[in-house]
Order: sequence, then C-alpha cells, then structure tokens
Amino acid sequence: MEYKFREIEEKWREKWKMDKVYKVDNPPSLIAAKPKFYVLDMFPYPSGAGLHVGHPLGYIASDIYSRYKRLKGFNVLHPMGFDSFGLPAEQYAIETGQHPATTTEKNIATFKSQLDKIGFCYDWEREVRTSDGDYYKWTQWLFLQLFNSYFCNTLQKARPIAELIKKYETSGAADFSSAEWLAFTKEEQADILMKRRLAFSAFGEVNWCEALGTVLANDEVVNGVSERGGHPVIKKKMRQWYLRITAYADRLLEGLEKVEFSDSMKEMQRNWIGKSEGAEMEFCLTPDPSPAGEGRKTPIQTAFKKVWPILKDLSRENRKEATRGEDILWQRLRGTQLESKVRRQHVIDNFIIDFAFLNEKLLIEVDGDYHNDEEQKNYDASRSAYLNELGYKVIRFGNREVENQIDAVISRIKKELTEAAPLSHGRGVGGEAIKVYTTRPDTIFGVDFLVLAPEHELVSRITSAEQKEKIEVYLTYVKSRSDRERMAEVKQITGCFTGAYAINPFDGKQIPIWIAEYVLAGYGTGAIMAVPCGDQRDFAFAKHFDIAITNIIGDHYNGTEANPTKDAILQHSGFLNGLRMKDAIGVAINKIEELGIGKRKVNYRMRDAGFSRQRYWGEPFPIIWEDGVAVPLNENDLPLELPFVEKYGPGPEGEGPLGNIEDWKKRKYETSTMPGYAGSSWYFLRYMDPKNTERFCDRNASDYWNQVDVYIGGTEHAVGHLLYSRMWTKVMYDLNLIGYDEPFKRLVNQGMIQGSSRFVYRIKGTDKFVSAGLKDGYEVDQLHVDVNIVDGTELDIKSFAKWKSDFINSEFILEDGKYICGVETEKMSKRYFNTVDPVLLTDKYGADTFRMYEMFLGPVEQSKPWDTKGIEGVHRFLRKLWRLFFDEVKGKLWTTEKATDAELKVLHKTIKKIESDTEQFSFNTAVSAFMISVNELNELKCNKKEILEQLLILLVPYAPHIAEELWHQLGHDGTILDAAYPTLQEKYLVETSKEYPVSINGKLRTTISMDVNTLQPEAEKLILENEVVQKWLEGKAPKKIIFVKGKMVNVVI
RNA sequence: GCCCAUGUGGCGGAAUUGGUAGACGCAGCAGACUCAAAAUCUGCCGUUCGCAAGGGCGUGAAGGUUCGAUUCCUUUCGUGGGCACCA
Repeated sequence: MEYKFREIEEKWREKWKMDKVYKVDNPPSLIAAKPKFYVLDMFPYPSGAGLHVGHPLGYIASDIYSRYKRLKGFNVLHPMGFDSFGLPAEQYAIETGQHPATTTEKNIATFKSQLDKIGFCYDWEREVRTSDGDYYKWTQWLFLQLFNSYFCNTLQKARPIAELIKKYETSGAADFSSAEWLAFTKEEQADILMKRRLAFSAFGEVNWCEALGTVLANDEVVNGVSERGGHPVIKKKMRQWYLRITAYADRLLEGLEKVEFSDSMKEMQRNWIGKSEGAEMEFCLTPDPSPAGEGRKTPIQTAFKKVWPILKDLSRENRKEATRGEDILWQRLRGTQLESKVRRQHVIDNFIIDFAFLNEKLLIEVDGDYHNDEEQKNYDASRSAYLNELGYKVIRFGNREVENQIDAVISRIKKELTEAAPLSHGRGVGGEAIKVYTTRPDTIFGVDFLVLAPEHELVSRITSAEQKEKIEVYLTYVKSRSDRERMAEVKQITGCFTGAYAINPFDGKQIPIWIAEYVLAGYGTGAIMAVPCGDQRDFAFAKHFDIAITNIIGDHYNGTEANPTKDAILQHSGFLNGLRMKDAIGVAINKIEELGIGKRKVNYRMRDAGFSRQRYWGEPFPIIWEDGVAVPLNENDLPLELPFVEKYGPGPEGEGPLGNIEDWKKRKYETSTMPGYAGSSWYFLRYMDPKNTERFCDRNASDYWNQVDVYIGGTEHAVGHLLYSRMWTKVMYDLNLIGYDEPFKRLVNQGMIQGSSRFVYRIKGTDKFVSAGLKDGYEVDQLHVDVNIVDGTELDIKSFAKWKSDFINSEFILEDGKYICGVETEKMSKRYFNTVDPVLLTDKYGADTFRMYEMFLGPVEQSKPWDTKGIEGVHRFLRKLWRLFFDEVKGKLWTTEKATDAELKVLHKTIKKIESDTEQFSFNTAVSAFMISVNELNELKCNKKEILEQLLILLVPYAPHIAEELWHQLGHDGTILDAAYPTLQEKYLVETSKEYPVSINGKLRTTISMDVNTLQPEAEKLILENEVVQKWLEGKAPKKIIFVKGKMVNVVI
C-alpha cells in the first residue's frame, strides 16, 4: 500500500468539514467545562497577489499550537478573517475601474481556497471581514465611544464626556467659570470639548501633492517629490481625526509589565512612546526690556475698563449672530489651523473687533455693504487710526469678498501674520520667548546656540532683515525634504542663522538662534538648546558653522567629539559648579521653577495617532459637520454605509473620493475615512461573538474567551497595530465594555520568509545571456527571472523562452552545459518574480509535507530565505513513516506485539522532545525529532501498534491528514484530533552510564565512559588511568582536574 | 541617523543557555539494487597538514573575562525590519 497523499488529504478534509470538527462553541452550550485557549494570527490583508509561501508560516505555527492545545484538553478558539479595507484595493480601482468591494471579494475567495489546501483548523463560521457593514457598524460604534469619552487625569482613565460637560456646567474649569461656559456659543463649547475627546478632530500637517491632488504616505515621498510621477510634495495643514493615544502613554508603558512579549518588542514600544523626564524652559530674545517672568505675554484683557460690562454682552451676542461672511472666515481661522491664536468679537479699548490676533497685534474686520457709505468710511478710517495708535494693524474685508474669495482672504491674513511685528533683536519688543524642552537641564551653562525647527512659528518673526533672504532659501530647501530624510542624513549638516539672539537666563550670555532640519517641529517644543560639548549632533553643527564651544565638563571633553556623560563634575556652570551632572539635573530644574522660567516636565515622543485618511476604501466616520461642529450619528443609524462611487480620484481640496459625492456632501458627512488599523484594533473581540447584531461582542463571550492567549504575527506591527489595539482595549476596559485591559497575553513574533531571487545576465545590447560563473568577462544587465523556472540555480532554458515574449530569440553562453543563475535574498514580492504559490507545493507534495517543511526551515521567529529544494527531504520522511505501517508490496506491516524497552525509550524520548519543543514554538527541532524517531524505529524494525499509535498522536498537530488516515488504519473509529496526548514516562529514559568528553587544557582529546553516579575522587582516578590523558601529561601531575558530574572533564596541565 | 533583530559548512539550520561545534535535512561524491530510469538502501561529506596514527585552524572581524566562549563583556563591520497615510 502506497502513501497516496492526494487521496488521503482530500478525503479527510471533506470528512472533517462534514463533521464540523472545527466548530467551536461558546458557553453555555459547552457542557463539559474545558479550559479555554485563544490562539490568534494577525489577520491578513487579502492582496490581489494571493498567498505566497511566506504568509502561512505563522498560520501553520498557530495551527500546530492550537491542535496541540486541543489534544491537551482545551477548548481552543483559533479563528481567521480578513483586514479587507486598504489602499492597494483602492489603487487597483483607480487603475482598472473595478470596485474595491468586487476585487476584495475575489481576493478573499482566492485566499480562502489557498488556506484550505493547507488544512488549517479554522472555524470559518467565525470569519470576520473589516469591510463588511455588519463588522464596521461596530468599528463605527466604538469610534463613537471614543468620541464620546475623555481621559480623566485624576482617575487616569476614560470617562463619558457627559461627565466633563456636567463639571463645566457646575464648576467650570481652569480657563473659565461655569457661568462663562454657559455663555459660550455652541461652537465654542464644541471646540473646548474637542480638546478632551479621545477621538478628536484638529488640524495637522500632511504630505500634500498638488499634482496628484492627494495626500501621500512618507514612503511615497522620495527626495521631496512623489514616488509616482515625481511631482512636488509640500506640507499642508488639513482637518484630521486623531486618537488621543498620548493620554494612555503611561498606562501603555505600565501594561508592558503584565504581558509576555519579547524583551525587544517591549523595548520597541517603550522607545516609540519615548517617555523622558526633563524640563521645559524659556529663553527670552535680546534685548529683553522686562524682567523675567513679567510682562512677556500680551494681556488678553484689552478692553477699556468702564465700557467692558456693556460690551461683553454685546460681543457674545455678535458671536451668536454672526454674518455669513464672518462665519465663513471663522471656520477657516479657528482652532489650530493657523499658527496664531485668534479671538472673535474681541473687545479692544471700547471697540468690538471681528477677529483679533493679539500676539501679532493684527485685527480683522469683515464689513457689510453699508461700509461703502461715505460717512461710514470716515468713521472706519478714524477707528483704524485710533487702533493703530495702540499698536494694532487693522485690515478690512468686505462680506462678499469673504464669501466669494475666501482663499485669497486667508492667504492675505497669513501674509500679514508672518510680517506682523517682526521681533528682530534691534526692535526691542522682547515680548517673545523660545520654549525648549531638555532632558539635560544640568548642561544649561554649556548652551552655545538654540536651534528651532524650520517650521517653528517664531522663525519668520525673529529673523533679522539681513538674514531674511538666506532663511527663505533655506526654508524652501527644507520644505522639499521628508522627515525621514531629515533625520537620516546626518553627515550632511545644514542650517541657517536667523540673526536673532536669545539670552541665557542664568548668565545673561547672548546665544545665537539658528534653524536646522535636524530639529523636527513635532517633537517636544520644536526647539532645542544646543550643548556641543555634550551632544554629538550639536557638536558637529557647531564645528560646521564655526560656533565657539563652551566646555563645562573639563577633561571629559577632548575637543574632537562630544561626550554625553552624566558623571562629569560641572565647571563654568555658575550655581551648578562642582556638582556631578547626574545630581545637577534636579538642582537645575528646581532653580528653573523657582525663577519661574520653566517647569519640570515629562515628555513623550509619541504623538496622537492620525485617524483620517483621504481615501475611499475605509470605514466612513459616523459624523456630521454642522456649522463646523462635529455631531455624532445616532447609534441606531449605524452602520453609516460606504456609498458607491464612480471614480476613485481625490475630492476637492484634498478631500477623499467621498468629497465628490453630492449627496454625501449635502448631508454634511465627514469625507475622510478611517485608517487600516481601525478595524484591526478590536477584531480579536469580534471572533468571540461574530454574528451578534445587538452588541460588538456579548459580555459573557468576552469574559469566557478573555484575552488572546497566544498572538502570532510579524515584528513589523510592533509599534503600529499592537499599540493601537492595546489602547482601544484600555478604553473599552475603562468604559466597562470588557473585563481586561490588555488584549494579548503572549505575543510570538514570526520572522519573514524572504524570497530567494534568481538572476540572468544579458550582455548589454544583445539577446545573449551569459551564465553566472562567466559573467565577469562581459558588460551585462542583471535581470530577475521567475524562480519557478529555475531548478536550484540551473535555468530551465525552454521555459525561459516561453516565460516572456522578449526572450524568444535568446541565446545562451553556458558553463558545463548549464545556465547557472545568480542568487540574492530579497523581500518576497511579485515584482522580483521570487514568489512561490503554496498551492503548487500542496498539489505536488501534499499539505502535510508543506506544513512540516515550512516549520523545518528554521525557527519561527527568524527571517529566512525560502528554498523549495529542501522540501523533498520532508516528503521522504513522511513516506518513511508510512512504511513503518505498510509495505508497498507486502501490505500491512504493523503488529500488536509488545514493545521492547529500546522501542519505548525511542518513543518516550520523542514524547519529551516534541512536547517541550511544541510548547516553546521550536517547531523546526520538533520536525527533526520526528525524523530521528522514525529513523531509529526503522533501525529497530519496530512496527508495533503500541509505539506507532502514540507517535501518530504526537504528529497530529504537524501532519493531521496522514495521522488521521493511519489512525483509522490501525482500527480506530473516532477522530484522532481529540485523542489523548501521550504521557511521558521518565522510567524509560533512565541512563546508567555517561560518555564523558575529556579535554586537556580546554581542548577535547578523548572520551571516557563512566557510571552516571561516579563522583570526583573516583572519576579522577579513572581519568588519570586513561591512555590519551597519560600521553598528554608526559608523566607530570595535572595542575587541576575539573569534573562536572554528568557533563564533562577538563584536565589542566 | 535612531530603535530592534541577526551573522555558524556549498545551502536551511542544531548545540540541554558557559561544558564533545556542525544534530536533522538539502545539495554533492562513491557504491548496492535495476536492461535502464525512478524509488529505495549503504558509506563519505568544515578546512588544512599527514600514507596513517594524529595534529593545526575554524561559529562576521578585533580585543577581553574564564580551567573552558557560538553562548558573557567592549569595540567594529555586514544584512533584515520599523521610524507614525503599505498592511
């Protein structure tokens, strides 16, 4: 009887499906109270390229583990689904016009059929897809929970926003009283609440490509231009949704203590969160007419005292009854859209001004038609003149101008703001201070210059007239650079002096202020104090621009490089002199706080998570914009379904494709959609209760299945997906929606399977291809060739000509009659022609072989190149196993004879090894152990059922089909999937003697067999009697004999 | 640049965590069976010196700790992943 894997595998897959052996029940229908176990894979994005051999690596590992746990008596949840929203489908739609829903559906069908051929134990009745309305209804619902919650700093947890509103109504807040809160307009209240919501809207910078009319990802921007088409890309401010993940920074850090992630994974998350402690402090500009701490801020109370009570109410009324023009302008000025803070209907002296930028002393009036009156014109002019006297600049726009040409109006205002009150050092305004964040306040006396991010709001205003031109040139350069480039290219030092100086508050030293691309606006305050003797980047910068360096660390600084030590004793450091730097940090912060120029501060590198995508194929936001206020949709109106679109191009002004739909715009729906990680942040819960129409997941189900016990996926998700889902889980926990605040108890990282690319070498300008070994003699182009037409490194020349029509007339220069290809390891990707379809392999060798071979390649956690060649060895092993049961000619071999001790020893050695390897996810060594076991049983000519059936159970997780078949051949009726896992009996493994390795001076020279119970004195005697040892001793006595019982011997001469 | 991982035969990898480096498999070589091929089986297989016995070298590189280092420490080089709109 032969091993007919095709028949066997198909038969059992059918049978298993019919019997629903993989169906998993939730309590209470679960009668026997088995312990639960939840094994989850990071779910795949169903790409059009289908599954390649890299994908199943983690799935096979989790499948093995799930089946193992099942054999061990657990109720195992091991689901699969699809992260089916995403950019590639949309990109494909743009190119081909096919709707993403259609292509996604097709891709999923392909994935599922591919997955099924590998024999996974998924309960497909629990499948979820993020792009299903039934699913994203709850993604939207959860978004609304985030929107309707805020982070209470006292309780350190999420609470309903209604509680905050109540607090504002009854006791107000730091910035306003309860009476003021009640007097605010609806919009003003909404703006204030938005600053606390966990899902909030604000203005943020994106990579904007005008030519493509779209927002680009960082890696789509290369050298300041778009990867596709090479069009210029600039930073643009747009309204975006964010998740306030920063509020959870500390809890995300603490949570790492109670999960089993690898240390490196935890380290990556910690670094991403980037918590640092230090101080935020201010440097005043020169000259500074006012003493520190006083009069630096423009007062907000600008009203003439006597008329204030009257005007106050009037201004409130005006705000509520704004003209259309005022309203349009307000929507474009408010919040964080501009760098500058604007106030509406603000009272200055005894006038009410429509819009006031107090810091910039710029006032804006929006006038109705009656202002064209001669009399009114005169009145307006005198009013402007009066305000000019007070130091304000007034600009006026007509109502119609605002209504019809809002963009022009905005750009005029921006220009005025930039030019307003330039604070060059000569002018003596001195009302500004530069805020820096530093973790090393102890080095304050070593500050030789300040560096601002080029985007810093003060840059335009502090630049001196002489430097203006240079700064502008530099700013243009920086605009063309991506953040990535700015951080990466450190060898190339760039920067520009602003012409302005700041004052070191401790010694009064004047410090030049520079801008440089290595300081990023998004980190800290966007400004740093540079200490060249202690920071290498600052040092390189100072050297490059010839800035004098102050040494505050004595001998620790050698003049050729910076020394970031914290152990030096400070010198030239005023009140810090003589202190060790470590100790000086606290002292410096105390002083800074005492002087009122700054404060102790904890800073996080992590930023709030951008949650808007200007795209189509994602979850719509359940939000309506009414007069600039975000109004959540009613729960009963969910899901807000993604509408059908004709075209997938961007909408107006950088909006997503939804912006093109008239009906959508008319209903004032948000036009951006949610990002990929929205659906994947909570999917692990939906698997527990996938069909629920009442809730995202029944509480009983989420309590029963609880956390994911083992989560398997790649390290590429280390900081994105994992942090987001951890945050969502914490929010859900805070809101009492679930009972635990970490989603994944244990994380196993799977390495990537890399492609092993093959190359052919074409002689330039010809159709001649030269074999790899001979290519050095020619000038050649290196071309990728499909790995599927190469056997090892030998090219199948016939298939090559057929592969691409270009190669039909190819000629070859061979070596030893073969064409040998070049080899390189690269990412597995269609464009490198190095992908291998698992179905090809399951068809040729069977699923069991394929599963075991994927595992045999190497440790799951490690990346390794794929090479199909070795699969034969594993296939041979399965056939060898089969031949322990059946002979091709003689038929049945297995017997019911009693097993010998030697056979039992092999079995129990295997049980021990397989069990511990499986438990530790060391599947490659487990496969080896199976091979060794079968080899040994072969040698012992063991065909005994007693041994073999136990071995089969061990094999189930790895090769379920063949195990089930042989199980039935041995005469069992039930499925082997629920058999009892073999129990290890140590008594069969006891050894009586040990072959000790004997080293002389650490070098192995011989071995001696001794009883395992031999102790040192007796062992020494035996060792010294040994011929080889005597030869090396040359009659001398050894200096020392090291004897480690059960391990080894070392003789030191 | 920063963070994380990783580097062992021709190739994938193993080594009970400081104790016999190269298990297991692929490829290769030699042989058995066969008319032949496939399949199967047996042997060899890091490198170097040697007829052999046996010896030298060897885990990216250079140092160090130790009776003993692939394993621990320092420095350094290469490769892979991540760096916030790929998923």
